Amino acid sequence: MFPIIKFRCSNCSLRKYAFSFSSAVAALDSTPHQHQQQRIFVPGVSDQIDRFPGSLDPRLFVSDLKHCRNVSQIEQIHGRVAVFGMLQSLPVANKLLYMYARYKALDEAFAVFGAMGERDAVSWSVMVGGFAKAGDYDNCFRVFKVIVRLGLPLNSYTLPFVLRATRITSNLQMGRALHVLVCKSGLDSDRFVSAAIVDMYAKCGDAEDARKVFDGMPHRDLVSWTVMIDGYADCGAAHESMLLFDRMKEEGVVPDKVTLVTTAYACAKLGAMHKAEYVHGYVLERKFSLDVVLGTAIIDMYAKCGSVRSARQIFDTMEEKNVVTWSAMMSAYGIHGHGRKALELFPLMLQSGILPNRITFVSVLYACSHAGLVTEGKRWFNSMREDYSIQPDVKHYTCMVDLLGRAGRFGEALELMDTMAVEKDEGLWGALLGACRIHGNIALAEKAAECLLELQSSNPGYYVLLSNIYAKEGRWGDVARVRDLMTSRRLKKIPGWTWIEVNNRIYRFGVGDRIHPRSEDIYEKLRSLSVKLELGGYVPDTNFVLHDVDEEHKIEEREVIVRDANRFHHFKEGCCSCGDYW
DNA sequence: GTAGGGTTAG
Repeated sequence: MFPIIKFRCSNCSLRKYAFSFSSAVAALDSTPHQHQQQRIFVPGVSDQIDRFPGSLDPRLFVSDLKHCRNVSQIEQIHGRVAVFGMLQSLPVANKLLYMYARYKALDEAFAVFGAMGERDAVSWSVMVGGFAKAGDYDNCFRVFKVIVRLGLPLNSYTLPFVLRATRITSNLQMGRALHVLVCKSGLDSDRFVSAAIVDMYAKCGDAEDARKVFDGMPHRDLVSWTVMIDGYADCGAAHESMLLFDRMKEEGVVPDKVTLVTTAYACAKLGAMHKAEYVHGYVLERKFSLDVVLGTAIIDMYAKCGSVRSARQIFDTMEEKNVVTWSAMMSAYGIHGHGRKALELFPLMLQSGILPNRITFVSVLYACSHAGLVTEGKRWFNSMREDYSIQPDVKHYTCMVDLLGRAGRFGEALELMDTMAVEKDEGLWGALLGACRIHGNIALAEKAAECLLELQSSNPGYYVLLSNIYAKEGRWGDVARVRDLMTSRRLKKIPGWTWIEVNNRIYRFGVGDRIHPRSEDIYEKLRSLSVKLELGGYVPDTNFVLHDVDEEHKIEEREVIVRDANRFHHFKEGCCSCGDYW
């Protein structure tokens, strides 16, 4: 006899075999409870079914489908299912749909779906979910609209997929409409549905509505907390993420790895070192193993909070590293201006059997540009195409224009831009404009600015940059023109804020503000530093504010770590790690 | 017996 079902205990060596479905159920029931029972249906068993006339059971086909690992295997079982008339069984037909969708054979899934005489809620959900998971959001919406048009009851399995689709396509309007639908159908009390709504609002940039839904949830589970923490971080409110992390723990919800990854991500966005140590401390305290995702998140967190050394320590202790881990570490060196160290990692990555991807090369080229490694940057740019068959996208070109532009090699930068086959975006023109500002290349700045303004950018930073370039030349008419353009496009200059962490507290200040109770003392200290600087023979260059800091700390003999909008600067003994390549 | 959520690098 050929056993059709096996049982295995995952804790001990117990094995049992059954030769028919009914005896299998009996065997399972007689297994002592302390054993971890695992049912294993022998793959291919439905093929043997004619040898067991009494055991034609839909469950055998379901289990066979479950074991399929590719589309051709599914097609094979599909054939048998058809031969035995098992498509009449909804569980079998639904499982078939699900498996086709799972292995992205959406056409096949659709064909089965169309041929089914009877469809239940599961059939519809599987189609909606299948399209959503495959990234085919148009079809996902299409199927959902049919459900609504047919007046079928909405359920809590379908809606999260549709919400996910609106979230990824950033379709806030559709999201709001779905929210109304959810409330009408009374599904807003379902934790899957409501967490999906929170996620949808946050990922569409509406943190406020996300929080409202979150606060109104009757049952907040770990996932909903995680979604809200992540949502705040994505909306640029990482401070709220950290507050929420604490509140979650206060309410007795225990974070898992995913929550910690998300919190680390939020902390990276916040850039506060003591918070980074707090998150890492929690990971150590709760003895979470540093798997590849959590470890990588912590590397990035430490790097973005200012400690490339801690990032490297984590990197070195990680057993498993993937391409994201290596790219994160290279990026860490890049943002700290340690270009050579980033490049040193590349051959080590190859040695460990990991191949680079397009993002790895963004990290590599970024590292080159911020360390002024022109020759190396050009070499890697060629290598990515020739040795790894990765075609550069606009981000790679931006790094190259940045690299060449900072080095004042405008001819080469323009030549590269002329030959590029991908569409130029505002980031690329912005990089060129930034380089023009550094080298005072007004003619080229005008050209870059023209293209930039044509793209109707909503980033006020570019307008301000251009206006400053004109102002420096005394071209006040042009300054006014750019400012008018900003007004007509309803853009406002975002005020510059600086954060400083002193004794575990974060202080925020803007130009000339006097909010701090000891602001008199602070300004007095600044005045005395200015005097010291002047005595030291320093003449500040008002276009390049960071040079002030450079000299300042030579006077104070301290190591200063400063983060600007892009990267970190380590000032030590009068020099900056960026080598003035910022 | 068939369908479900949150996570890392630019």
